[in-house]
Amino acid sequence: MADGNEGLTGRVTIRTVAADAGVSVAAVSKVMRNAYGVSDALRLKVLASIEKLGYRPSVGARGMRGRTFTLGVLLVGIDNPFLPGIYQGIESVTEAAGYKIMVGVGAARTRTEVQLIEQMIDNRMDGIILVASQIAGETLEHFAGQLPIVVVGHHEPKALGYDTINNDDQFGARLAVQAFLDRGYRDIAYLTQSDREDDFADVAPQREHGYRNTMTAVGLADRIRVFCLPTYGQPRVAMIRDILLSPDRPRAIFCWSDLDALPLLSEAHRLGVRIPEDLALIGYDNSPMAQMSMVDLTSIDQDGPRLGKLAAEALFTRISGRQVAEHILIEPTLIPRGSL
Amino acid sequence: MADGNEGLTGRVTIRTVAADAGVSVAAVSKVMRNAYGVSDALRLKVLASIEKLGYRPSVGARGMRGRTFTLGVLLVGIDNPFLPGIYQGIESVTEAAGYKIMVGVGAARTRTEVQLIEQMIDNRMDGIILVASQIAGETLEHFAGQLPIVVVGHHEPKALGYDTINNDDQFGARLAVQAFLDRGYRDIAYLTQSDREDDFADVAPQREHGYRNTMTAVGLADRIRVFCLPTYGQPRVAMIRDILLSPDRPRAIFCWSDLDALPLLSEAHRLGVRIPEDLALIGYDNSPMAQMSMVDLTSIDQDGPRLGKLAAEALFTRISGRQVAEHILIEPTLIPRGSL
DNA sequence: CCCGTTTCGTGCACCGTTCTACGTAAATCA
DNA sequence: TGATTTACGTAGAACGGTGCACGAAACGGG
Repeated sequence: MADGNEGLTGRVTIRTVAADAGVSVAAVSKVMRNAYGVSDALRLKVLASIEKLGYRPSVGARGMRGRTFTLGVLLVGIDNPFLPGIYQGIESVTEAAGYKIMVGVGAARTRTEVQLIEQMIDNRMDGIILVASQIAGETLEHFAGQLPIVVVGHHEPKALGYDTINNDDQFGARLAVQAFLDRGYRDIAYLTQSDREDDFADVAPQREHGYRNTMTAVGLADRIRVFCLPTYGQPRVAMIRDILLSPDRPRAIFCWSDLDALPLLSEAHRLGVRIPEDLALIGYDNSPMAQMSMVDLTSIDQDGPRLGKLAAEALFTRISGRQVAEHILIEPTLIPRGSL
Repeated sequence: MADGNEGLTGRVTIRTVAADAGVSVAAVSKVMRNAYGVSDALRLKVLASIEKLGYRPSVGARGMRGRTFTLGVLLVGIDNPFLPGIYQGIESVTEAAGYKIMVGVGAARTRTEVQLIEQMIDNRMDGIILVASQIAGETLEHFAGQLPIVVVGHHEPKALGYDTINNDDQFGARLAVQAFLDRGYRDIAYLTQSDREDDFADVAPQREHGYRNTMTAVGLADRIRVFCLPTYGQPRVAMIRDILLSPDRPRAIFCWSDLDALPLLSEAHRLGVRIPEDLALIGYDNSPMAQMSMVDLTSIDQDGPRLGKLAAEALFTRISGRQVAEHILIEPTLIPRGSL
């Protein structure tokens, strides 16, 4: 009884278990990691003690030498409609593999995001998945030297140190423009967000590029028009109104995200601009709200669950030692609804 | 050069810093925690080395003896409209205090939530905030013995080991019913969610209680009607239709959350049931979508940021040693819009 | 000038794991 | 039967910090 656990705290450690089971600390450790060289008899004894005492290994201590079996997931925000799908996809894979997830919420601020990554490294996560982060490629390359990284929603096809999983945003834009063209619209504008630094790797510029290319390819280069919206603040609504009330309001608008398509739709409704009779609309992300009948917004679907699944799988192969970078692009689809 | 950091790994540890600054390991540790007994000269030297080498302490190692300066936040899900506000409130306080946050996503499954709490304990978080968790009171009491806990969105006013921060859901329900009554509606029903175990501590039953009480108080006990909706699955839409197409459809419905009010609104719109001429509606949480003009949903606002702020503050005082439980209730407000 | 106080800085024993030897007994082979 | 392998279990040194106990200056009062 005076053996093994001399600590006064109630906390049950690997030593408590070892003492209770009458084996060495190393033996318990082996059982926990189901490592090689442990007999069934021993395993049973240890497992019984673990169960009895309710032992749980400390991730911190564990991380000092071995793995933590924990992955970090960095999300842009918490209110973005395309995150739940991706998260679910990630979780489905990691859960099956017995890994835990810790989430960081970046709030779309680069500084916060960097801090969160550092925090995840400090916590010895075995790897991290960055979702729609704004962090520059070189910064990522720097972090990638310290732990496996997979990036979702940020195009960096030349990156060497980390993987990228994306939907083909340029193709998605083409789908949207093409859908407009098929219905006879020609005066098609693009609505994007202006606050984010203008990194071509971001999804919004990618979609803009796809928009411009497609317009040019069909001989409508002179009709190209791009509107910018700030992420927050009062000017947002005012600018939306400007667009809607302008005498040369476009006939159709492709929005970089439902996040901006929905407020646009709302203002249009408020001002009596009919959708799609006066203005046709396509969004991106196919968020749950888009399918509500009073919204009925056509949108591009990225298949978030699949993106998340691929990201998690890539991360695992990287953790297992893969060194060469992998860059996956999947095809988005258009979900037609009443807004065009 | 052969001093201090003999490890081959590039990782810079507290020893690396100590060697570089020409001081003891303990001195560096003191500077990091700005503990007592360190001169300005020493501090400056150490700080310079830390800056130069880019040293970051390992949270895991740190947690083995001292604090981790990290808080865990457990969220029900990622798609719930009332979470962003709360999270933001929490963050505003913790950031100022130099604490980091790790988020766990519970997906509204009790088992997952328990696992996440255990994981946070394993990671030696200094304390945790549970948002709208479904975990039973006694389980919480058990965990509260291991680390400071504050619960938001779960009523447990008798709890001894942890704090609760809530909006007064019964009062919120009263606001809603009263608003209906003021406009002459008398045939008022309540829509709740059925999947969650029927714990009276949950917000939905609290609101139901408030609804029933108010109806009874004004002599409308015989008009009380409660509809239940499953959280997921196809039956949801079918059940919503049943409600809307039933010959004795209520004249007004108070929905436990915008989460269900929105789909209801959508189906109503699809079926040609006019809002509010045929059916008046009030939701809960005042989510961003509620204010869209094509939605225009009256909703109860809980002031998420304030809830989050109070929760974080309570957690800090508890971490600082407070033992006696604190149970705060704030008053929600009704945001009137076109749906009634 | 001596002796109690502070003020600083250091050495060292932890914290709870993993992991690399290494020892021993059983099993296999010649 | 003796020599080798194989299977199992153990000691003990990391890992990267914290915090206590202690010694050495510096201070200051009688």
